[in-house]
Amino acid sequence: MTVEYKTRTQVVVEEIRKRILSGSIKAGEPLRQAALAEELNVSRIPVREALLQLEAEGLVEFEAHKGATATRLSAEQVTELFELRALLECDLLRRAIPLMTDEVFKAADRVRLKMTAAFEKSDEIISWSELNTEFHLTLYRPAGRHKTVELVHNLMINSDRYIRFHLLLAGGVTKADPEHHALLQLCQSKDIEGACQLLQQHILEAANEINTILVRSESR
Amino acid sequence: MTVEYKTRTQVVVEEIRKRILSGSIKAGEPLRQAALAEELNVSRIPVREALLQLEAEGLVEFEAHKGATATRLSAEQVTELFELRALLECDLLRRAIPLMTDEVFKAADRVRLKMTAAFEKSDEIISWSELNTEFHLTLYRPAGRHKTVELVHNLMINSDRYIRFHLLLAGGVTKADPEHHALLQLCQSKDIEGACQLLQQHILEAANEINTILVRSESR
DNA sequence: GCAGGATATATTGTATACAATAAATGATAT
DNA sequence: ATATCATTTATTGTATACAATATATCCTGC
Repeated sequence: MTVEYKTRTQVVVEEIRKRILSGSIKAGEPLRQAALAEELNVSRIPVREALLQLEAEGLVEFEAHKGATATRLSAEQVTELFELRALLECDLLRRAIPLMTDEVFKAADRVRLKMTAAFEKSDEIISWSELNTEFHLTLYRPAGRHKTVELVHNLMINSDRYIRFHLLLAGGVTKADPEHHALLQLCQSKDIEGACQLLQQHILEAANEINTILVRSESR
Repeated sequence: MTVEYKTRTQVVVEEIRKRILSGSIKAGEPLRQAALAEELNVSRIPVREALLQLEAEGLVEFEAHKGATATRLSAEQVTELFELRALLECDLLRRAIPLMTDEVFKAADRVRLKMTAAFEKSDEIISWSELNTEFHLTLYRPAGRHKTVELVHNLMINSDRYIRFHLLLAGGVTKADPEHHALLQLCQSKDIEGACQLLQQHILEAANEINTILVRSESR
């Protein structure tokens, strides 16, 4: 087991990210450096550096002399985010399928099972989300496109806040597992077109349902 | 004219970015915080923050306790970068063409003319590069996909260092202008498929030529 | 009461100082 | 001579202190 020494900045990054994704820090909420620093028992320097990193991830917006806020995306922007994912993930999957080994299928299925287990304990939506991300990434990694995978990973993190709506309000979780199962089957039988089509549909359908929820709440 | 007040960190970001893109800081070169701070007459804090931002841009790699280096990409990674651009830029162009107004064509053509002017003064490769970026972005912006455009912009910045090879060694500039002209024509006649195909070719061909140069220099 | 401006307050931006880590150097034993 | 460990040096990471900016409050005149 590696020692995994972490710098304070990294710890702060993870903590703030967790808070934003879990909704404990809401979109648009200002992130005061001093307050966070005191709460996390560090100076403002690591907090600032963490906020900068989170800005790069897209979770935080930083304005000079005015401070940082948790990013708030419009319904339109969320749609763009998901459509971008659809484009990139389909490209990755297309490239990955011919290179998938049995190990990949096994690993993906293990993650899928963990996911259904996490679903039972209904309070573990966050870990379900993480597993969902891991499931998809497992399928993409064989493409060998390191940078693209990382980019998609980041887009997924940015989607996560909104996916929670989908899971809670539109019953996304119940639909997810059969679709994941089918996706795996298609990958295994090397049906590239079928798999990509299902994946695209999987992503865009979620986007649609999230969009209707967001539009409703925006006009409110 | 806006006052455009800049924070020290921002100034440092721009300076270091310029140095990396111009080649004055070479790929793989370590970036010592103290040295940069002294040279730029600031403390290490804005230098650190600048390096973090540049890491997010992909121009710098940061390793805890070991310091930052200018990113060095393998031939394979450069190929991935350009193929990613091809995918995203074609998608943007496809969405943009139906929404392009006359103003867009005029603006794009103005940029194109500036580009040929910059080409005359052969030492202005950097500004040629900036104009090239601007030309393409002008065509993409009507798509209204703010996030995607920004992402592509970043990918272009990352390509710039390598595009310089293409321009200098493979005569990329002479080919560029006719292709840009043709691209504009196709956009104007709303020939989506033709325009996208030309654009893809435009990007992937550059990628190929850069790749051969890089592979040669890697095996050396 | 309200507009405009001066003052005070909160908050961010940056310099300096110190702590922690990693790399380089040198000493010791085999 | 070489490998191993202790010590030094270089460099990064973080806390504290101060400066600059933006926001809020209060005053003044009308």
